[in-house]
Amino acid sequence: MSGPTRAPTLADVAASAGVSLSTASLTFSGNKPVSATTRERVLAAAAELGYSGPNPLARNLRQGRSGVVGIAVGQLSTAFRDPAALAMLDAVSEVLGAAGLGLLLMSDDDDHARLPLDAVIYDICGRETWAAYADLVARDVPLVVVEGPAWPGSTYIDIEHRVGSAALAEHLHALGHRDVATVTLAASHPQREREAGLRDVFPHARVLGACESDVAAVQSLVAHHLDDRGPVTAIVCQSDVQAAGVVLEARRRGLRVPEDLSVAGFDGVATPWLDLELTTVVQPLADKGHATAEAVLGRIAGADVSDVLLPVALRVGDSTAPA
Amino acid sequence: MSGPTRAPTLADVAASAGVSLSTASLTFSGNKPVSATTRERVLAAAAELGYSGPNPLARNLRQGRSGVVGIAVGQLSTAFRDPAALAMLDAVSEVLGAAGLGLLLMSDDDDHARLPLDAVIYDICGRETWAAYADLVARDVPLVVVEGPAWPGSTYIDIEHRVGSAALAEHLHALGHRDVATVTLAASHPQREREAGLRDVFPHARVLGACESDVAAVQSLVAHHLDDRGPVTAIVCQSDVQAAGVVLEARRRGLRVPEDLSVAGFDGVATPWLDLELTTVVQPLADKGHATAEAVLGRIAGADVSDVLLPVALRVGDSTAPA
DNA sequence: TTGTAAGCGTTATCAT
DNA sequence: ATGATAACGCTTACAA
Repeated sequence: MSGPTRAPTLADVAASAGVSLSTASLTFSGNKPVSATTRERVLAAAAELGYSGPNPLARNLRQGRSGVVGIAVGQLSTAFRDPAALAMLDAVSEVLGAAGLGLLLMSDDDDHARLPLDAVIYDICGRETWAAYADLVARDVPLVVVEGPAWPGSTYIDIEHRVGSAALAEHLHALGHRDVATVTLAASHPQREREAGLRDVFPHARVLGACESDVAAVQSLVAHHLDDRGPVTAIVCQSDVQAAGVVLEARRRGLRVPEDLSVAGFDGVATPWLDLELTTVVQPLADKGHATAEAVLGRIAGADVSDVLLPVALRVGDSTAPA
Repeated sequence: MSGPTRAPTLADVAASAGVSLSTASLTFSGNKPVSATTRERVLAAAAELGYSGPNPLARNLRQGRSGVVGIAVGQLSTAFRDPAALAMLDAVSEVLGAAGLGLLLMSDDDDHARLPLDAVIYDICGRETWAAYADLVARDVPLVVVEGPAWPGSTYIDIEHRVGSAALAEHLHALGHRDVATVTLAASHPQREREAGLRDVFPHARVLGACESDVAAVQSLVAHHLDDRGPVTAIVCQSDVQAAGVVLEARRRGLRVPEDLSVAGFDGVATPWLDLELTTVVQPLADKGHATAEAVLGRIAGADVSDVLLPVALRVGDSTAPA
């Protein structure tokens, strides 16, 4: 029979159905009405030829859009190890998916300049520079930054870091704590804001060190601090995962939480493998994701999009107690 | 002074540099040599006009490729809650990124038929049907299936489920266990294989129930089984996360692991928040990801790609002991 | 090494 | 409701 024939195109379908190219196009796009009988003929011809719908690549060029939104999250395995990041991602994906947009993961190092992106979400808390930034700006790709640097031209989604951190600090102060230490993130806007909030109440809070939101990382970080700790009675962390690591390491070293040591987190995610409820600052992760995605949609549509600042709430759990 | 001028194209650059369109193209693609002086002129013109490189959409259409590979992982937050999935994803992303390909997340429900995908990875263990499958086949999109159904036309990446499961079962048998129960995954190829391996040794192993790889889920699943358990002395799980959940729930109910109950997992991932090392079946997650990505590259290149079956290894930890 | 020209497969505009 | 036609911006034979 026939050799390796090329895939049928819309033109083939149109010809086979005896209609014009534009009518065939409208049959599939539905952008303008097409009579029922014509549609029948076109679809029949398509089925017969094995035409699987308009070529996305061609449509993309014509429309100037790819339907793909990039999301920069740094190293995948570390970024997504934190449930907070996943909750956010879920919300983003939900909104973008409903709009027919796909979500493309951008590692920090890769060269994504050649990929067709309609917009990019920058969600790498703890980084202040980004190789791809200049390129994206040059290409006029809308950029939505989550808790990152307030780069020119980008839309900015953030939460009330300082307010939440200060509320937590006040809670500890009210419990009688005076000697407080903190585990930090890498130098970044959220970290600076949160530390400022902490120092609003405890100006001399000691910094134990910085690490990612990773149980093992925080355990090794605080390991010796718990031995030769000075008079520290509470440790404030920048994520619930960090806080869980501190709790576990404290117990390993014979300290009871919260009796001997109060521990606080940030985020408000579930930690079912911990047998206590963390005192933490709950951030609206789903709202943050939705707001981010909505900002992306707005920017893609060319609308004026304003920055978003979301509130947080202190949640007192079982990991903090009187000093 | 000019109004909202449209973005410059390669043709503008070529004209401004006084060279032909093809020469300008070659300057950027490097696909054929261009004299140094010519390149200079082109790049200078590009810089002057603010040309940010060839339009990816146009190149995609011309080349018939988008540079985007889809990966179907089901619900994002649940899929990535398991560190095993992340390790795999990392390896995939590493190889594809090096090849200049982007990775697009495909939720199960969304309609991704309109997205330009060069290939798709199906990595949803525990699902046997997929709405998008027929469409991808119709569009001739290469499909690489990881531990999923052996769909016609797809390349198949898998591990030695049954062998590993049987080795684990023999380990338990050698420890004197005779009354074994198991926590399963949703009905699927891996689940069937692993259960077969278990029953090679314990034909009458009891099924406690199925759940995802989620600590909270498994805890509630096994909660009452640990109370009114018959003579069960060991529980075999289908992931280390499941196993961790069983350990925690067992302890919560006053059972010591491994003295009163042996618990085994699958995967071989780190569980730093558990104070014992799980006995488990270690699968080569990075290899699996690399093999998957390599298969994708091969399929995109139109090569003949063979299926891959990777070995696993029993690792005896502290969560199993004599019955 | 550089230029000419032919598409890639659509969608959108404008008539009819 | 349908048809003719012009882009969309680039890459790549092929020619010179």
